[in-house]
Amino acid sequence: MKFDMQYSGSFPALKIREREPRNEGRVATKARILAATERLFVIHGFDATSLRAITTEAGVNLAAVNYHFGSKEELFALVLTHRLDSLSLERVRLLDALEAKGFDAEHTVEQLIATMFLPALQLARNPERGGADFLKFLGRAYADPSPFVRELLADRYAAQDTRFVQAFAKALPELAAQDLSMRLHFMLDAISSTLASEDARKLMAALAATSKDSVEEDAAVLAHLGPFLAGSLRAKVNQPSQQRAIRAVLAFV
Amino acid sequence: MKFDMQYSGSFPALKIREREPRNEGRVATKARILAATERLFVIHGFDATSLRAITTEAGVNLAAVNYHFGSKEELFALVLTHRLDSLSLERVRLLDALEAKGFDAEHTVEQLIATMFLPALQLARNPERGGADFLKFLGRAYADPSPFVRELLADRYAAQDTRFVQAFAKALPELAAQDLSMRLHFMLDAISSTLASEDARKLMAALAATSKDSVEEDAAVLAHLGPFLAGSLRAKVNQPSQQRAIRAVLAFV
DNA sequence: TGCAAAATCGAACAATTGTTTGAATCGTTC
DNA sequence: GAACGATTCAAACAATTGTTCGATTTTGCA
Repeated sequence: MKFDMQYSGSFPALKIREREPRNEGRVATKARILAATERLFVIHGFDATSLRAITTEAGVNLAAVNYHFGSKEELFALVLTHRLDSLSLERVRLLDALEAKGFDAEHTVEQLIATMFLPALQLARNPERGGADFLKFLGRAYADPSPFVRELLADRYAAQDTRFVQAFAKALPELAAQDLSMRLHFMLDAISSTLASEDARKLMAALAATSKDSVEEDAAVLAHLGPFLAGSLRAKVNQPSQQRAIRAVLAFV
Repeated sequence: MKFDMQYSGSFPALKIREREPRNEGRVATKARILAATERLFVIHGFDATSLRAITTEAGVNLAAVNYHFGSKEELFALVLTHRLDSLSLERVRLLDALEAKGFDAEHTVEQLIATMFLPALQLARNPERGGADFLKFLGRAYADPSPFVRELLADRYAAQDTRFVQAFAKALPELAAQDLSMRLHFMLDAISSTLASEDARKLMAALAATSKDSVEEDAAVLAHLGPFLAGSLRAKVNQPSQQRAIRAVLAFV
């Protein structure tokens, strides 16, 4: 009646338990539950995905979830960390590499933005590690209102965020910490809610479609995302002429 | 056993039904349900706010919601449209006024951004029409995952969005429609999820706190928001030197 | 004051949720 | 092939949800 929660392989080929699996069927049950959970989570989120919907989708008995994973929360924790740990590691690895090599002084901001986006774009192209729905998955995860999901993300990926904030602060020394914090907040929130929205992802797919190989695809997407996000981070506050224009609007209220 | 759904006043002083209300108590019941619903919606959203939580908070009987409002959805529709219609009207009114007067050619984008934000800032200052929690309410509404809430917002406020998109397109003729659409998506998503997040709102409150009167407060917030959002919308795509910097990152993957 | 409509109330409804149970089945090993 | 542990299964559990019912109380007008 005991089960282990360790799970670190890719979804179709599931990592083995303490003892070798007795047959195909048993591993298939866990794997099919995990895959079904991911599919339904992308569509409905944590709260609105019932265990009955999962087990029906997976074609297994209702009790299988509690037997194999303990609880609904433990199941979702596994699904979420499986995908997000992978992304997180890749992001930090890329940041390490770039800091070791040194940034392009003129375009540090663009390079940092690329560092944040590239790993997600890559996972979205690799069917083994997420596939086309990975960006959707990412958006769902960060937009999910359930306290359980929010705490999981905050607890597990806060350290990574700090590293990027520090890197941006270094690249934008003239920007007050308050303003940088606000702008990064905007940027990250925008990214996650955009990923969750259908039409915005279609837009990005359309951008990528004009390219030949995968490197060109990434370059194309970043060519559209990078400058406008960088433009947002770089903008100066309190330009007198802008102030005047804004006051003209204020006069109407 | 019949009830009407018409409701168009402010919350504490509730608009009257067909016939005059018989006493204070009856109006108080409806008003207290509406106020409690709004309070709990801001904290928990649509799905996670149960009728029992509402009626307990309001100090009324459970059956009162269905008696006075028909259903949970009709109740929330009333609460949402009450606040959002007010905001929507104010936004369009301001846009009309500005278009009639003519934009500042140099800073049309900043003025349009101010037009989108000002009404919300004002409602947040008026306790009768939303008060300090209005921005939170706004963020919750636009971040709510429930299909009911999403459809309500899409159905009711789509026309308004179109007007702003057209105004931005006119102000940014050199930007491809695809890119403008993506950037506005980012901007609007960022705004709503930022409003829903506690720390970002504190940040904006801190900005406003340095000012003397309410006009100065609005000007201060817009001085920080406007330029960076405008910078994001104005940025040019495909700068060759930026392209090179991004490719340097791509080399690491 | 009396009457009818309106409003409130406690209670129960049916549906859904995550979880648990105990028996049946499967697979492996002795 | 017997025995044992792991797994699957149908069924029920307790809790929560929105909604409805019938009786009771309150209210405004005659």
